[in-house]
Amino acid sequence: MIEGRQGGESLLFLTDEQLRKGIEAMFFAYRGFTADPDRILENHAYGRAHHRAIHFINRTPGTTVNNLLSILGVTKQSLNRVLRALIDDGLVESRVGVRDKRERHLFLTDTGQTLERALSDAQCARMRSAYRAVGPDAVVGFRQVLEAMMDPEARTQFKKIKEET
Amino acid sequence: MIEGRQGGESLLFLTDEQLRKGIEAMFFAYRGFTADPDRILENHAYGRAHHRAIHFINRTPGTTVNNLLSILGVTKQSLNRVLRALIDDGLVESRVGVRDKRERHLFLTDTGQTLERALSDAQCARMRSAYRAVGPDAVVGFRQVLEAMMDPEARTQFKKIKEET
DNA sequence: TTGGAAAGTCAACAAGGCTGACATAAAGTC
DNA sequence: GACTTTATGTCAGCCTTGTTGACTTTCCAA
Repeated sequence: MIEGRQGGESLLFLTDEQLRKGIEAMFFAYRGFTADPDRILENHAYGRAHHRAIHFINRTPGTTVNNLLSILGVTKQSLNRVLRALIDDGLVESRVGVRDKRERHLFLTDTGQTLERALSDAQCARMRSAYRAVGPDAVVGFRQVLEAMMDPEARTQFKKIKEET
Repeated sequence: MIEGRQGGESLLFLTDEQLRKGIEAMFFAYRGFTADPDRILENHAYGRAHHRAIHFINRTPGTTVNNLLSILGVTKQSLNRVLRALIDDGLVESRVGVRDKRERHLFLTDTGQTLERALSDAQCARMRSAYRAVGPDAVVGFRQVLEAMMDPEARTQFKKIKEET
């Protein structure tokens, strides 16, 4: 009773139909969300996996492999394949840890940053135009729902990224 | 302090940092979004592709293969592999068209509906709890941003589904 | 000094995308 | 009636990106 405030009316946004529309909205929107970067990646013989690695290395430069692994939620074999390609192609630099020499700290090279820019420019452009179309209040709601949909560990990682800025 | 419009207009929600956080939120949220169904599908030796087919056949019973193809945005070879498995396993029924006998109309069988229920119950549960946690206004914003992020054709399809109810 | 953590690598496999080629049946057209 | 187009299905082969399992090297720390 406390929950939906408005008297007896309207938990309308919780009807089965509304929830299913939400599910479909996520599906279609995610396709749009990845469409622009995908087009760019094609020209570089890279895929979404490379994009994700590039994105998070850019966001937390110097991150270790293990840390990246837990953010991306894949196996090290999977990540390693992608990482090796990026390192071989000179987009990512892997520096041996100073304090702990077992660790590798990952950085984007200039070339890597250039690609990162191209990818994020494209993706941000769509985001920006969507944000602009709906206004700040909707954006706040958008972010709130997304955050509430995450697994708790993912939410923790999400909050951790760049909060140190 | 009033959220969006501090001082001179504040397009603060359009800063690079905000946009990147939005991108990351989509990434982490989508993982949560698919996590519950994925667990169920494992036990059935199905994947996300099967889930999507089941979902949209349930939403528009009697849909043709071609229509499903354009909703899912994959090739017929890809869809066919998935569809064949579902038909062979007795979850989907394919009926020859009455008006046009070239067409196949797709329906979920009782078994198919049972699995669909299990999948959507899991996914809706997460959706519902997220919606409930943030309230109706945030949900409206959420849906608005998602819709604005879609490609135009996807948006058209999105709106078409179930509007006839 | 030894156990265990971080990283890397090899091999094999599966899902689910893709392209290209080709087959069939039914509709539609001239 | 012959021809073309459409809807569907299927075979074969390829790619990306995920998985498991086994094994090595390096090196920190107790």
